[in-house]
Amino acid sequence: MLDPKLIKEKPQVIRDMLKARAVDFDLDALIESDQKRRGFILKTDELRKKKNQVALEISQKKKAGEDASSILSEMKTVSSELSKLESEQESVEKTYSKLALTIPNLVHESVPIGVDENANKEIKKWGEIPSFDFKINDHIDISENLDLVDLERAAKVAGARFYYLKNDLVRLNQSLIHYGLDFLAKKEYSLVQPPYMINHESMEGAVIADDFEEVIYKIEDEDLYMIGTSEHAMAAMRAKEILEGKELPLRYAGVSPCFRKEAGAHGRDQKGIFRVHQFDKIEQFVFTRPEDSWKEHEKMLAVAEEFYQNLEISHRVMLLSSGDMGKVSAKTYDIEAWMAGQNAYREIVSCSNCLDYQARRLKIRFRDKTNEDTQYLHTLNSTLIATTRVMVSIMENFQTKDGHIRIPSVLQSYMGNQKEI
RNA sequence: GCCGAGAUAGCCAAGUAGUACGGCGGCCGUCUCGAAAACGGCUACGCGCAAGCGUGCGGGGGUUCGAAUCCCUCUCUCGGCGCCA
Repeated sequence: MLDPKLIKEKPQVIRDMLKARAVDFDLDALIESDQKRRGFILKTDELRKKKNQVALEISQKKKAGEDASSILSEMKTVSSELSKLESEQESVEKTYSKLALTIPNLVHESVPIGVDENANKEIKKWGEIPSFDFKINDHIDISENLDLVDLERAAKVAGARFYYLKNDLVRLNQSLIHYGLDFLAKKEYSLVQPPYMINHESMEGAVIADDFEEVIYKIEDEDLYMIGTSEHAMAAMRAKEILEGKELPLRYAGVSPCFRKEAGAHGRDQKGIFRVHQFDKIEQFVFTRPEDSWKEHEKMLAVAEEFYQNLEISHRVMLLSSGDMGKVSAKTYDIEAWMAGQNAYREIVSCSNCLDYQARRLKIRFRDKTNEDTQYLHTLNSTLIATTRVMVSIMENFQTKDGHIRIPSVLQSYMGNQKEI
């Protein structure tokens, strides 16, 4: 959600944003319904004032033992007028909030303008692209040869884009999570394992309506949705709270499985475990003062970069273009890891500053002193590790001539000093 | 799942139909070299430059001229019983 004052006072800023994102949005309808809404607030408030006055009069007359029947009928009229006005107001509010909840976030000035990923900007590169003196396999062949993944039976049991992890890949998955948590704990993140299902109100705080259809699974007959990432549950964790300024920034490491419909991804990355309905992830989630959020954004990116350097995974950092970014983010960096089997860099991390957009939806505010006005804080999120994608990169980049996989040295102690799969 | 008791502001808490009692904590001020104590003000949210007005007693609905208060319903918490990894 955007600041209604900004929409009212500087609509051109919003129009520029919509153009940069190449998003169709009826801004005039939003502005009009906001005006209508404000008008109704004034009208109903005025009528309520009258109602309160009459109620007071009645109470005084009754206490004095006087006859109040003539004012009683006046009260009746005021009450019925009010309830009529209130129901009109309700429908205006509904229209307004529906629009207000679908307008995308602002775009930061440093974001390259463009319609899709072709306008993304490479910021930096780390590590050599691995070269091989033998014919290499992709992660699907490797995992089949070493009996690490069973896709066929997963398809039988659950459907496409599911998998059974097997043997040492199960251990590698656990090692990555364990190492990732230790890594963030050392940097003084609070570790959190959130609910894997959350209610509609919470989900709506973190996610835009369209994404509900495209990515989020709903539990039948329950007000529950499977989280697409722990970001959803982490953002909602502090909903409707007023935090103390001195608590900020709050840095959380959320660890959870993630569940995604992948509804719009027909045919893309169809085989293997690169794009799946379920995977484990550690997420960085930060609540911060507005003035610190850009600094925190760079910091989160740096944390993720360090992590992949430690894992010896060659990667590059991309600054996403206005058209490629998610709607809740004002600026997003992706880290793309080299995947030798695909001979390409592929996304493994997405690091976003959402400004006060989620905080407004979730009503998360802070203040330094008790009688100060409250302020919306800023939220940021970044992947630390989505295990399946990193395992693809490890399998493909670290494959050996004799068909095995070298385990990155930082992970070996987590795997009983095993050096190879 | 069943039975019982609850949910009021940051915390505690009074209030069984007629303007939300009071306490603690916090913030600001007076006093002081400074602090403590004492005293005064402020301390949920919305609209408004402000004066002010409105909303708010777990959520939703109903009864009533009028609901924190009566009724229905849902959620959550606590206690007891049952079931369960």
